[in-house]
Amino acid sequence: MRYCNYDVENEGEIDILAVVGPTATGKTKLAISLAKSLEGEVVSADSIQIYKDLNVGTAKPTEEELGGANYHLVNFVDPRSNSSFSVASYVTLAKEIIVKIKKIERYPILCGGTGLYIDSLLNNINFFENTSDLNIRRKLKAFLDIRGKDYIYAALTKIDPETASKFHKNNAKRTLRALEFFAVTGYRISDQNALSRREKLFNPIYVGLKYKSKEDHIKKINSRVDKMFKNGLVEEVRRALDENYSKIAMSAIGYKEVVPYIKGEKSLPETIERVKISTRQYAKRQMTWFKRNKEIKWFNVDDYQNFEDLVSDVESYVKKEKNKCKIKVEPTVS
RNA sequence: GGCGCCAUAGCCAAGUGGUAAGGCAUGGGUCUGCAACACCCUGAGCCCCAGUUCAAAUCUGGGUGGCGCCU
Repeated sequence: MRYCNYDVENEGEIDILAVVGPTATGKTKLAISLAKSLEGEVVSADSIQIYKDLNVGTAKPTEEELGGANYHLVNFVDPRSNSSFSVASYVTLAKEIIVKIKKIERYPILCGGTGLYIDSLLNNINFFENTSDLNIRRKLKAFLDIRGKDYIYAALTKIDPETASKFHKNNAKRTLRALEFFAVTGYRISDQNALSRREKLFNPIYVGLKYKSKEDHIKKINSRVDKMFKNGLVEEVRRALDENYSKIAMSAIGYKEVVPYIKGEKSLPETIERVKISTRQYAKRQMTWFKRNKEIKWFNVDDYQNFEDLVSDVESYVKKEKNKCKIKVEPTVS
């Protein structure tokens, strides 16, 4: 059951629409349309579109596509910088912008496919600041290299069994991060988790976009990837390589697969296929993530002949949901 | 037409007498701290037939299919 911001008790709560779903389903396009018809502004929830200069491979909206709509949290991190961006930074920034959007009485529309960012933001998770330290990280990494995954996992199990139990012992990356967090802050991640739940801040309406037909989704993904190559993905990656983009930026789909091609280790057709496969796998992981959220109202994009019909269906769904709040609460307000 | 080589899961592939490695893909999943990340789980009885043998994907013969070379 959703609370409502018309309730005087919850004055601070912010109505927000979240457009979620796997990649290549038209989330961006839908969000922009809704921003226009619902007098809103879009806030991106995408861990890669935050980077400047990663354009071809990331399917960011172009000026034309935006058609004047405001689209936040895109293109603001320099991919050349190694300063670590994470959920914590994202949540801080997104919250700031959303509050601003609310102040000017426009409707915030969150749009993106990074489930971790979306959930952390909308559940108003509280993160610690300054929780990483490159030196400590390096030392822990050395430990991993010398003693192995099992050893560091055992170490984590000793100091923070709760966090350790959340992932498999082979997941060295998560193990290292948890150890680093402890070494830097003196807190266990599980402590932080316990402290992180704050009062409710958002009233989200979740709209999910997906394909009913897997084949159609694959077709869409493939043609998007083909288009990226036509639009100069290889050139963009070459530049990324020359300018030494950060490891995280280079781990983006479309970038990591093209690097071996530029180095002459893979053929072009092979590379294109690889990017398509990665994208499909990504879409699948996204779906796995979003499936857990039972509040999402799913729309099959392949149920619609034309985009306008989808937009108007989503629109009426959103309006209906907003009204539910009013009706439910109004009597208690008076 | 002749000679040679090959045939193992959707693909690549190891195994050459003792009961089918591995990788990729696929499907399912985990995840509030690098998340377009990282990680977990997931399959065949070996082209067909006949034979040798206690035992055959492995040896023999035949067939079928593919590749190469020769006339």
